[in-house]
Amino acid sequence: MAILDAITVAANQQLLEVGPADLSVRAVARELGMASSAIYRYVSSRDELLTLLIIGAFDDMADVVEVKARRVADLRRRWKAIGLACREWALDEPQRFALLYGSPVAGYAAPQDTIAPATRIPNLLIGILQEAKVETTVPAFSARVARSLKPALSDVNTWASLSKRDFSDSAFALGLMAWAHVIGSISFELFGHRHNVVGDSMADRRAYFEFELDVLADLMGID
Amino acid sequence: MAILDAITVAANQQLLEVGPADLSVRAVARELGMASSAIYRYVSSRDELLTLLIIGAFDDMADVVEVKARRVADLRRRWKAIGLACREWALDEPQRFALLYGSPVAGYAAPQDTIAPATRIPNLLIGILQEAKVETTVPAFSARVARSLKPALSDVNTWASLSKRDFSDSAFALGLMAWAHVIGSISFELFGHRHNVVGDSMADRRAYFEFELDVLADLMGID
DNA sequence: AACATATCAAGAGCGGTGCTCGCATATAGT
DNA sequence: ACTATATGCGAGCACCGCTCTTGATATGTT
Repeated sequence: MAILDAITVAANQQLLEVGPADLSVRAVARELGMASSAIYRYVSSRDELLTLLIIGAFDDMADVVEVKARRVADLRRRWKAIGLACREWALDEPQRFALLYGSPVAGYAAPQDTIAPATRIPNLLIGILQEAKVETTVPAFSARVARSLKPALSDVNTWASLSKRDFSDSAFALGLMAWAHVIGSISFELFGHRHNVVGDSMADRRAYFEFELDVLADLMGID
Repeated sequence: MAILDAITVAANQQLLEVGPADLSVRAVARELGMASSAIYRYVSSRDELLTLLIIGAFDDMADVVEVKARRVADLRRRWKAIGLACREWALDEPQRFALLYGSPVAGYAAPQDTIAPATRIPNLLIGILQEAKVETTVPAFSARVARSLKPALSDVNTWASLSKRDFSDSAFALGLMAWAHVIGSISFELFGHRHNVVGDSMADRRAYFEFELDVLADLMGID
């Protein structure tokens, strides 16, 4: 399916200059020198093309984050490496990041094929909680909260590489918070919600982000 | 300018059914029973219309959050009331929330007029830090981080209702984190990034969100 | 070799979009 | 009464996603 590859490559190239909402099938066709109607031989709709791009973006992002994480043994440093790698990827490809974590297009519902690649990076975090055997307890972590996390916790318990779970439920809840925060903070920075808050030099923004990663590590109880 | 009002009302009504990216000037004109070209007498472009909607949404959201916050004296409970009110507004008007905190449209740059209404809710949080006289210190809060927050801190120091600032720099940094987290968590929930994580009942999602608010309150050191 | 079939690409066309421009009308000011 | 300004309309341009018909090419079968 070399042509489908060419289509996604051209589409991703278009995402370097334009946001997901403005991605045009016709422009992709022009880039490839073929009629726009020909595209629909390989992709049933614009939404399906977007889904392919989403999966590819999740995988690309996870690829680069994974190799950077694997290089770091120390758990706290590994956590920070993951967060910084996420931010770096997002700054490199802001439109693809928006494709993943921005507002979903129209009535678009993420198909099942996207959830596996989407969980690759969070799984790295779970690995850290596991290695660190985090047993944090938090006053606010009531039985009610534990029950609300039941689907995720049962997922984790049957996770392939987890023979026995070595971290507490509340540690998982905090890990979930930390992950949401990483993405939320990157979105804030990328979408311009910190213009008059954090200094606009690259160094300033990175310093504040790293501060957040440290606070989150403390919160999770990663040595 | 009653007609301009009618336009924004019709546009907001359209946002009940469709996302910001699909908002159509022609549809607004149809709704109002006039030619689409007539709209441009009152609004120079679709982007300018979106800007008006953004400002209105920031203000509407801040209005409802402010009245709910004012009713609560206890600082921790007030903080939670603010967070819950934000989430409630977002669930009520998801498309308008996406307009505010989702990925920005095209090459859209937020004009100066939006920053004042956008800071109203964060200012409520600053008020809490002030009343609580939070003096938290955090190991990760280095001089480097303090420097990165210089623009915001000098803003706060010259803030109208603040004769003397009674909270520490690091408390401000944590408050900023907390605010970003509230928006990030709501976005996560609204944009479908927690489908197989937190239970999909309304009660479950609210319970987890409230847990987050408690953790953040602890983090900030709000009694 | 001749025929049948499946694969791919092209083009025209439909209904939608943002936006501009020329023209008409209505209202207001002098 | 005359002018100036404000307001609306309709046609039209270039673009969009998508469908359908047509035609060319390749592949496989007898």
